[in-house]
Amino acid sequence: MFKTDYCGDLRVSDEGREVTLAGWVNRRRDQGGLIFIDLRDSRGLVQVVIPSEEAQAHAVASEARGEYVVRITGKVQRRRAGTENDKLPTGEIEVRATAAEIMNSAKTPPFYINEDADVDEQLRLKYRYLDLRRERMTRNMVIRHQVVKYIRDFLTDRNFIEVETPVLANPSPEGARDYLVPSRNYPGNFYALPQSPQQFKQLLMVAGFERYFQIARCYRDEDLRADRQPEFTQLDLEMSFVEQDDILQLMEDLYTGIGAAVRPDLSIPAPFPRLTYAESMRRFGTDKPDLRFGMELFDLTNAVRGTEFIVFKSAVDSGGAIEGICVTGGAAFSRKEIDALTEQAKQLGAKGLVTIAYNAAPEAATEDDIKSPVLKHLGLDMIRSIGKLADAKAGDLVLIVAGVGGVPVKEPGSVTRVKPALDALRRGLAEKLELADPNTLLFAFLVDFPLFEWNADEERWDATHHVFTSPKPEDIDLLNGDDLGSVRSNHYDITCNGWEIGSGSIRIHTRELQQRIFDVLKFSDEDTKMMFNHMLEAFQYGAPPHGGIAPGIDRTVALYAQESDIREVIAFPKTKSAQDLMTGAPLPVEQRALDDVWIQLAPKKD
RNA sequence: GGCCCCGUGGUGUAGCGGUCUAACAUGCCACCCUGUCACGGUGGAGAUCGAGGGUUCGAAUCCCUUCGGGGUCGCCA
Repeated sequence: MFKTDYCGDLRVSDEGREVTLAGWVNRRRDQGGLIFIDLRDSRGLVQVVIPSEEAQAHAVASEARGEYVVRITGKVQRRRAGTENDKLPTGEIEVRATAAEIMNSAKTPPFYINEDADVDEQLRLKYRYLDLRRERMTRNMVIRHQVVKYIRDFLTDRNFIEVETPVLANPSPEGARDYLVPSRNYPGNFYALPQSPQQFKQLLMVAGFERYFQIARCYRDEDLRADRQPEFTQLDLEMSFVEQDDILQLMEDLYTGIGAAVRPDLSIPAPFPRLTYAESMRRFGTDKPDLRFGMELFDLTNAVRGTEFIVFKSAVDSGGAIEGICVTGGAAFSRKEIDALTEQAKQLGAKGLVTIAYNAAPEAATEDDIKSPVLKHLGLDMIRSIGKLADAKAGDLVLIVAGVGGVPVKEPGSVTRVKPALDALRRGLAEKLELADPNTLLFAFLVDFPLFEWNADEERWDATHHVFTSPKPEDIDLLNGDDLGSVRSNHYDITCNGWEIGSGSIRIHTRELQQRIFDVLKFSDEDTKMMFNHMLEAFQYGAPPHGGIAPGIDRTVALYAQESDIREVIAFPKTKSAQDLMTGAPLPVEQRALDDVWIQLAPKKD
């Protein structure tokens, strides 16, 4: 070893020891005859003092610059009275150098490593090895390690075993686009990188392992977001002989445990609230509600029935919906702010946004107390009753979105755009008004999801979660009917602060029921045979009842690290266009490599 | 794929039709300084304003195209 100690570990208890340190120059303060160097390594910072009396060390210190790799030998001493630095864990002591050596020089870095300044993300990704040297990123990677370590210990203590499953897996017909890997041995055939180890983990249950988990990499070739990368990590787990409650309780214990171990300063209310999918959609317009604040949706469809106001009337008459939210204190918004909200609503697919500002309590409001473009159209009485229904107080702003029925679902102004628009407005306003406590992780469970959802593009029913999710026993008879949308499933999500953290379900474990689901989904026999035959086969050999869940590790770590973007907790993430700016991947390959795997490139499209 | 935002010395920003031969902070270089800790002081180098085209007497500033990054909707069981 080139060093006897880590910079960040030294304390008063080391006083008098001779130590050799090696690390990076975080900052140099040259006072002429006396030079200070803040030396940084993976464990933190310590101040090294180099007086001119130590001629050799002083000469070296004069040459050193930021990010140079240096080795320093010296004695740990208490700092002079009055010069302690309480901002540093090592601030009571310093190392007085007796010898120094430059082990490597460094170019001036392309951005600051020793301060937490905003840097263009492109630059950070290109020089990710320097970005990771910054305190924030180092801290995030440490938190990530601690979270994963906690998970492994936690599950190990509960008799889970970790099993690896293939990365070269089988393509699947539904769900996200697969990343494909061409086969050299079988021309025209492909592996797919797994979107999740779903089938393997169920087969491990058939194998009798009873409790399995894996920190598993998953791949989906879809467009990216702040919380979506093309490759991401899941805590994949599966248990036999369990019911929904067993899984949810395990998750609650795990997530509160991680908090206590890694971020005891954060507030994690337990027990985690449970909402049905239907209730969450009704109150928040989304299946991943941020429960740290109110501003819940309310339904005006019946209340405004009979009005002649054309926007509401056409929504009511067409079987559409009219819903709104109430923004506490929003009556104070400027014209510009209101316009911005309206514009936002339109971009979210609303036909428009009806705004009503109440400068007095609704029941006592006169026309002078109301600021609304639709005051004349709706009349004071209607405005008052809307205000009461919204539970608006003096100073509040009510925002209303109307959507008509009977039009294609994704069309702007359709009834299906009402809830998504209000959900986005609600989230946007909460951020603007800082309604959500950043130091609270408010987890929740969402249950009773619908088993199927209508795919309007393909004009067929798709599995909401995946095809192995079991229907609720009391809804199995509905499989015979036409309204497959009302079949509820044993599918649950864990959410936190408006993020979906993980999905899971109690699975189907009999061949008969699984085949029936395939039939309902109108899978052809050939498809079923090729893609899922091994599952149907396996279920015939004593498959136990089983279920599981798969929380995203990246999102989990981001929550505990209080980062809003999972790229901040991934060592080497990709850009929104799935590129690695450091290595340049994806890259072209030689013709021979293509020939090996029987691939011929199509001409580029213009 | 749609919509929106961003792209100016190494870095972060300002400038938004002529006063820009581009400003500020920080970093960088040189010199001075023995108790600093975002040390301080003096001096200096450094960008033709993502790229291409156009409008104009004149463009970093306006328009078009294009590239790159980001956000969002679609998409993502």
